[in-house]
Amino acid sequence: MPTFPPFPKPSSLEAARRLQEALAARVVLEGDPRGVRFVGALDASVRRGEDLVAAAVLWDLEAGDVLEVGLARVPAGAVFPYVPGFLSFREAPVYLEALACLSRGPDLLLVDGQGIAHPRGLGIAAHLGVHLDLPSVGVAKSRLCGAPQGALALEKGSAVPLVDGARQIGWVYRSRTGVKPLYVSPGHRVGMREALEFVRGLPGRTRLPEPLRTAHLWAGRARREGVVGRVVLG
DNA sequence: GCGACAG
DNA sequence: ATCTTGTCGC
Repeated sequence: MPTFPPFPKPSSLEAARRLQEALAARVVLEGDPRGVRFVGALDASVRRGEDLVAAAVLWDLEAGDVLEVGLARVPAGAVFPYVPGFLSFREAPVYLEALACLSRGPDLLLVDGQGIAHPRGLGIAAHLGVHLDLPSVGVAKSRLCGAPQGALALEKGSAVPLVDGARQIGWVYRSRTGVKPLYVSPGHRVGMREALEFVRGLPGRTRLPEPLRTAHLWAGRARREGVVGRVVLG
């Protein structure tokens, strides 16, 4: 992925909050990912007080497999602390470096975290989408805000709206029968319904869609083995 | 004041 | 997020 805009680092949580509010106003909640071929799946791995490592998996939906993986590392001292509601300021910088390792940019970003299902409408998937002007979808393993509208069936594929008052901000989605649900929300340039359908169509036999599961495995391996750069596969 | 709180 | 072996269940 050739170039990308520098990621601003806020000097305070208040500055970060103002930036989120400004960028949230730019989020576009419409767009259909059908037809997308190259997905960029992002995940990070870190141990308390150590460097933050990330994996950007370039997944080819047509071939149904991973093409290559970008791996990057940011020194512990340069990493923004984890504060609920401000995850993007911690993880987005290393994600951008991991994406820069890829030989080409993806058509859409699939991020481990929230899209617009966020207190100020700018979860990490939405933030990255606006920053790079790319369609993006957030898939989180737990809830940040909002409430399920009704009971979620146990069967795989079932979903209920995730709502904040009368406003829908995402979906509570059961990817496999009996497992804990995922929280899916559109990031940027993707519609609410389309975000769910896109995730439903992703390959995978475990709770997490295969592209994200692959990114998770690579991020962990990269951190433990100290690998950085581009890994070309299929 | 008391919980909740992506990774 | 990570620390961790075996173990219960489909």
